Amino acid sequence: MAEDKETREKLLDSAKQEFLEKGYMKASLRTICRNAGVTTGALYFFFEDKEDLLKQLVEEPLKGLISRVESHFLEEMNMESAVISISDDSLDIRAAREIVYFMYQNYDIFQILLTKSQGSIYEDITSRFADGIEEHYDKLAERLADEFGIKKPGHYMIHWLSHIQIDAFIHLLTHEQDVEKAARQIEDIVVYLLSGWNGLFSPKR
Amino acid sequence: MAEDKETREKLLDSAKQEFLEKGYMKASLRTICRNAGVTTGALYFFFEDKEDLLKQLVEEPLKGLISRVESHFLEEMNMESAVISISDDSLDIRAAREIVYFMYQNYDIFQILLTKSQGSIYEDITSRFADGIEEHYDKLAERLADEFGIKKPGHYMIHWLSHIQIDAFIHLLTHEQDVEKAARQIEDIVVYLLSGWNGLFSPKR
Amino acid sequence: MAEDKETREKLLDSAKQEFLEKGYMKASLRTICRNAGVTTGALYFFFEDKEDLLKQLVEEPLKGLISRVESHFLEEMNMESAVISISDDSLDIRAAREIVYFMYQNYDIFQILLTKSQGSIYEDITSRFADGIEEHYDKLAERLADEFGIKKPGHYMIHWLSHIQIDAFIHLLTHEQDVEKAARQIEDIVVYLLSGWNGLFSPKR
Amino acid sequence: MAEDKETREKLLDSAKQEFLEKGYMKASLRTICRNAGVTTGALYFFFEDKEDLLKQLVEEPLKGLISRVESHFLEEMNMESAVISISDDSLDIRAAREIVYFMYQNYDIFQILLTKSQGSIYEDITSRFADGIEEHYDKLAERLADEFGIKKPGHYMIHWLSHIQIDAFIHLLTHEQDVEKAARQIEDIVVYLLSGWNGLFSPKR
DNA sequence: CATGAATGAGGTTTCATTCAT
DNA sequence: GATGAATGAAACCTCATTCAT
Repeated sequence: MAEDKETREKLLDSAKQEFLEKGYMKASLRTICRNAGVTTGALYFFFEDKEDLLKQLVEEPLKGLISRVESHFLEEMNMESAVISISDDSLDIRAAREIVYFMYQNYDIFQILLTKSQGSIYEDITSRFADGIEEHYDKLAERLADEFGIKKPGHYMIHWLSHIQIDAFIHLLTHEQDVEKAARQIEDIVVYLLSGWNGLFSPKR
Repeated sequence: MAEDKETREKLLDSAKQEFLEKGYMKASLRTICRNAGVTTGALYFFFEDKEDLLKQLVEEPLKGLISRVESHFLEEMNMESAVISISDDSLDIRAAREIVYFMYQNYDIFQILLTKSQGSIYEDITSRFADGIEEHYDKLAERLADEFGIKKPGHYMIHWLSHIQIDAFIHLLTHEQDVEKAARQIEDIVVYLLSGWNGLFSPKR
Repeated sequence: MAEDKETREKLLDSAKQEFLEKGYMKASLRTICRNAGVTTGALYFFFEDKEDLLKQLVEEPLKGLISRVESHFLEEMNMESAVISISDDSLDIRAAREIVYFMYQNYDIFQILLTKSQGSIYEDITSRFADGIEEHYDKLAERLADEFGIKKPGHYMIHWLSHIQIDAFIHLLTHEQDVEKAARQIEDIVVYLLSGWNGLFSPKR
Repeated sequence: MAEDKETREKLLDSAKQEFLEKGYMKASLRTICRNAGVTTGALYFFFEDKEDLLKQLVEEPLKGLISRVESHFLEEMNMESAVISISDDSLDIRAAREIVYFMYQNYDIFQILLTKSQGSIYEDITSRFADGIEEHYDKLAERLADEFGIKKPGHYMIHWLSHIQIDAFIHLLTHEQDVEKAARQIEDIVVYLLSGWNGLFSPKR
């Protein structure tokens, strides 16, 4: 651990490590401080408490992710047709790839956020995310249902679809360490998801 | 809490409640014992430790689930063609419904197992399950690829598909309390998943 | 410290010592446990927390004091005349002596309760006591005012008189260690207070 | 909080507030500094430590009180007769009123000093005051005993009388916020106390 | 079978204080 | 004069576990 780094930075690094290893709940502030080569009191100079430590650790990447997702949704809503084409450089695939790249730039952070945050305020970040996405897909589904004169899929279905979309990213993060491979995988997944999505609006079934 | 129940039973009941409320990690053995109207020592007569308590609590339902899944897989492997037809009473839909019913009979247990077990040996039961399922789908994919003369989907894809299949059940459990509704939802989901699955083996894409 | 005493007793003894020395707030549970020759956990087996420790320590003597005071008030209210005679074995002097003896039997406890309880739920026990006593003196004053056709002393005056009465006992406890001497002193004080009290109801002033 | 006030002043103000709210012991220097808009280091430039902060805060008012009390005593000792007359503008009543006014001019400070100083060097200021006053009353008692050819009241009695005299002021401060009302109350109290005092030297009892 | 007592390590947090800059 | 960082000890409390009875 670099000796000349500033304490706050050292603490954040050490916290990242500890959260990653033990999860938020089992993570010990004492251990975090010890590994950072700093006393307990120092931690409480920079952070209000354990929760705040996690908050400050994930804050920026989380915001980055949210803004990327939102801007993608905006783009999607401004398309003429709600039908989503499936091609290698479709909007969705590009967006998915961008998000993957971003997540892998903050690999550890998102690992923590998405799989090690039980017991913290982020413990249901996945659900909260899903709720946000669901709203978007609900609107999209409405438009599509109109375009094709077909009944909208049920709420539950849309909620679930939102969920597996997020799970797709989580799964990637936990099973594929290489960014490039991950980016390739996400393409297949998006295609799979889009086919299913479009299938929901095909005339007969 | 029935006074004449045996201690072991009372402890298991109390543990179920506590694990459900606080999750495995935050669950307090003291609280479990207190709510069971029993002292700490009693717990340690029936159970080796905290982990063993959880183990014994989920053991049976878990075995039940596994055996049901396995027997379904066996059935599926014995079909003549690996192509899975999508109809209301298709093998898969019937199996899915059966599993849903079984899970809802042990609602609390599976809730704990699938969403409240972080920190215990079951914390990645989902992944372990997925690994088991993956094996099956891998074989299935091989057969399908042969039948259609098409390249098998990649390992990652198959793994992911296994995962979302499990996630589908988890999602159900956490978002739909009513069995009958859940059974109906799972049908739509299976259809969705099967379409996607079959799509992977359609000639061109 | 007797080795064969039971832990709870040893803890209470040690706590008494520590509270007496440092006051409730500065008292350290660690120190209490150490001096009792017991680990921290043991304390929490018998007591819920620091507050409960104090509570259990003072509970009985406090109840004893309250019941003695109340039964004295009852006696006083059942007298024919509200005029209080001042003689060596008057009701009040006997009551005061009884209370002194009782307090000195639990010398340390009342010392803690009355002068070392800042920061605890007993920190304004004096005021609470005064409020109770005030009620009694208010009734008494009403009767006296009627008897003599004189205006009742103001609320503030009665409240203050209640206060100094309690302070008298506190003062005793903190300045006179010998019971017998204390019992003698309280007599003079009661005489002094009663003269003042009676003076409030004398025709002209 | 005035921005242009000097740091020392701001700290003293903030400390006053904090001591008043939480008492000396529970008062947090961090909070004091934060509320003063100043860092910890600044505090330690002006004050040696927590104790010194309190000391400097109460210094002046305390001196003011002491000098007023002392000059009153001097006056009293220079009277021809040691008998204290009880009239509306008697020496004692005027002195008591003056002291009340002075204390209410520094209301917060005396509140702290007399009721919130446990844990500090002033925690037994009351007793120390009483000791000072006692000395005076002892002399007075001697003169009176001589004048009337009566035995002096015991030391304990004189000490206690000194105490309740101080307690009278404390009680005022904690139960009556309005100066004018307080000034009126103190008159009644002084009368009460003086009657008692004089009573101690009346021939028979 | 079960109790009740006790362990001991560890948890998060707060605090007054110091000191280089 | 004042900042901001850091110390280090101690605070209360909780926990899973053990064991004599």
